[in-house]
Amino acid sequence: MPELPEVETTCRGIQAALEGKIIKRIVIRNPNLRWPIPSAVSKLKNLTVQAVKRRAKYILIITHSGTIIIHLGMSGSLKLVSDNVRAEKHDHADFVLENLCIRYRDPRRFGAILWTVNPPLTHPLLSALGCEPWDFDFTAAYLLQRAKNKKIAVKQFIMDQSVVVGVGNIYANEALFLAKISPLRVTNTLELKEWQILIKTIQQVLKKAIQLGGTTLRDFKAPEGKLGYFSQKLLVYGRGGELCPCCDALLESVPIAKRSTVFCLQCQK
DNA sequence: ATGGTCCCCTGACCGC
DNA sequence: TGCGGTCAGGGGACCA
Repeated sequence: MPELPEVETTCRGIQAALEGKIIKRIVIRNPNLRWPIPSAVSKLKNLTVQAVKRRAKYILIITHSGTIIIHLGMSGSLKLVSDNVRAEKHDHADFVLENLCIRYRDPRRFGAILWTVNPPLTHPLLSALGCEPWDFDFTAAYLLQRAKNKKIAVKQFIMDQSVVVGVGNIYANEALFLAKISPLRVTNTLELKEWQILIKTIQQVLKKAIQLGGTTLRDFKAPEGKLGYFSQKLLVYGRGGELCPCCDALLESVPIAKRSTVFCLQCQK
């Protein structure tokens, strides 16, 4: 499912095709995503795209008259296709350009396509988001401060998008493993030094995933239609019961907040 | 305010 | 081969 690296990969993939170009029209085949696609979207015509940006897991297509906000949910993807390619099942929307369209596909329909004429970062979905993983203010001191009154598991904490954006379940598992911190640790027990390490491993795992083009999980495809291949590099996620890559212990698999969590009891304290 | 649970949806997978 | 059950998962909504 798309996490930040997949969204970043998608963003980069459509950027060149969109920036400075005109979206002639938007075809909506099925508006029933997580929220209904606003009817205003299908009425938009000839939008000049100024920029394509990412904020957290949202893709922002900024035009002269407003911003299209796209979230890929769990199974969403954007692909470049030539405009005569027939839409298949789950291809819910097309952003039609000259000779080309950007096709939104989302089998599970957890994603969203929204429209705002206000500055996009003031949108209710975006306004309360936390740091980007590479922000200067994403520091150990910041995490310590945010964590000091919290008693949830550290894994939940780093997946909280109001703390830091873009760390979904897969990368939370991976980053905690690399940091040698147990996902079960109660948030307010982590020390400054541990937050420092965790910041580094979060950045490391996300950066690597972006370089590799995003994790392939079931139905994820990069915009060009290529499969990402980070999944083969995952150290713990999806490997419950297998051997720890670092020691001879078996990897534990327990749910935390209903999310599958894999870790090594021996390596992660 | 904080934390816990539910739910949206479909495809993959598993056991019979 | 077919079928039913279970699971996964982002994140808003809702409740204690």
